[in-house]
Amino acid sequence: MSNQKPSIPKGTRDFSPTEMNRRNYIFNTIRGVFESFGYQPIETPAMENLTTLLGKYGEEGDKLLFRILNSGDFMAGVPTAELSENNPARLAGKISEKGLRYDLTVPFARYVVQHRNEITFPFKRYQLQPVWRADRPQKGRYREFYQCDADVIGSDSLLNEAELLLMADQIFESLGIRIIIKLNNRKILSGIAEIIGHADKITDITVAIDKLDKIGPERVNEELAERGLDAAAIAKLQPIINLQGSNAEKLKQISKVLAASTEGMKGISETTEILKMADTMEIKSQVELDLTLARGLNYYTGAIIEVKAADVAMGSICGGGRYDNLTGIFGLPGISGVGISFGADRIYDVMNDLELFPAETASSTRVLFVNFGGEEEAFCLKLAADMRKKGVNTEVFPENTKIKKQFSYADSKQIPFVVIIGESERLKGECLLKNMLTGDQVSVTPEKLFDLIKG
RNA sequence: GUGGUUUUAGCUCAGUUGGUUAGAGCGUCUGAUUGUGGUUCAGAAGGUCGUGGGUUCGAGCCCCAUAUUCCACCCCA
Repeated sequence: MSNQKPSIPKGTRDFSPTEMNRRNYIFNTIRGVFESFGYQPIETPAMENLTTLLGKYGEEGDKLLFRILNSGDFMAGVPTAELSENNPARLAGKISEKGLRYDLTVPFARYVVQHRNEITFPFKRYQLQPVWRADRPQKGRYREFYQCDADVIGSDSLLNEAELLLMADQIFESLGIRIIIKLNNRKILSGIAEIIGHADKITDITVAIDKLDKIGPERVNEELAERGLDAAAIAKLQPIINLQGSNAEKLKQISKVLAASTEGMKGISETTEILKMADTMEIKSQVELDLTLARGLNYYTGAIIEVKAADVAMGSICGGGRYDNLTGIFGLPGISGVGISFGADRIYDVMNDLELFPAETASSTRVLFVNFGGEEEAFCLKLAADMRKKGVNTEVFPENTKIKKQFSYADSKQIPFVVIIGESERLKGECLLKNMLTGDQVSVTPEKLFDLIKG
C-alpha cells in the first residue's frame, strides 16, 4: 500500500466539531421556524434518475449535474462504433443513468407526483439536505452545499408567499443577520417583454437587467442591443430600468407602462397583495420591489423572492418563488407550488464574517467529572448518569490520568464546569465543583450539584 | 466551460541573483507543578517545499504538465 496523501474532491469540505455545532445551530433555527408554521420534514435520495433531473435547469444546469457511472460493466450497451465517434453527450447517456441532485425542488416535485395518493393538499414540506453542482468553486460557492427548503404545494393563495417572507424574516432575525428581502414577479417581467414587442426575449431582457447594479444602465442597454433588441424596445425599457421610489410608487409607475398587458397587470396585483399581507404580518425586514431580480426563471411563474445580507457582500443567501406547473412534467398538471430555499453554507459564511455565533456553540458538554479510578470512578459514573437524566450534558473522563491532563481537556472543549471527587471527597460525601470560567471552587453535596450546574 | 491567481510544519506565513543542514509565531507533546486548566518559563516532536516530469555541477526559487485555493466571466444558494 503506497502512502497516498489524503484529500477530498474540489469544492467539498470537512466540518470539524466547532463548525458542526455552529451549522447545527443554523439548521435548528431554520427547522424550528419551519415547524412553527406547520411544515413537515421529508428526505429524498442523494441520487435521482437522470431522466428526473435533465432538462429541468436549462442547458447550464444540465452541464453542472454530477453524473454517476453505471455499476458493473457500464460499457456493455455501447456499440464499439460509438467509442470512436467522439460524442461525449451521447456516450454519457449510455453509461450513466443516475445523477446527484442539483436542488431540492425538482426531487420534491417528483416526490409529490409519486406520492400523490398519500398527500393531503395543501402539502407543506421542508427538507434540509445537501445538493451538488459541478460548478467552479469560489467564495460562497461550493460543489456540495446544503439547502433548506420549505414549499407549499397545492394552494394558489398568496398568503403562502407572504408567509414564506415572514419565515425568512423570523429566521434571520433569530440568527442576528440584517437582511433585505427582494421581491419580483415573473408575470410583470413577461408583461414588460410583451409590451415592448419581444415576448420571446424575456430571458435575454431579464438576464441583462439583472446586471443593473453590477454594470450600470449604459452597459445594460449595450447588452440588450447585443441580445437582439431594437432601439425602440430599449427606449421603452428605460422607465423600467430607471425605476425609483417606494414600492407603491414603483408599482404605480409600472402599471402605467403595463396597462395594456393582462398578464403584467396580474403580476402587479399579485405583488400589491403580497406586500399588503407582508405589512399586516409585521415583517420587520425591508421588503423591496426589485424588477432586476430574475433568478430561477426556468420554472418560476409568479412571485420571485431573494434575500441578501445587508452587512456582507455575498451572493443571495435565500431565494424562492412560485412555480405553477413543476409537477406537470411528471404527469400531474394543474398543481401550483411556492417555495423558499435557505443556503446554509452561505448563511454560515455571513455569520462567521459578522461574528454572530453565540459562544456556547463551541461545545455542548456542560460538566466534566474528573476520573480518579476505582471507587471514585464508580461514584462519578452514577452521579453523571443522574445529571444526564436531568438533562445536563455530562462527560466522565475515560481514564485515570493526571489531573492536569483532564483539566486541559475540559479547557480545550470549553466545558464550563468540572467536578472533582477524590477519595477525601467521597469519604465526606461531597464533591468539589469548579467553575472553569471564574476559577472558583465550592464543596457541595451531590444533591446540590444539579442546581449549581443547570444554569 | 473561458481568463487570471494561490500552494513551504497541524494553522498563519518568512525564505535574497539558483548555492552548505529550509526558518518564525501560534498550536501540539513533555517538564517546572505526583489534586487543578486557561497565564509564565524550559525543552521536544513535527517538512519527500501540492504532485509528476524537465533544465542545471546544484532547484523551495527557472521551464512544462497536473491537482488544489481564491478571483472575474457564465450561472447560481
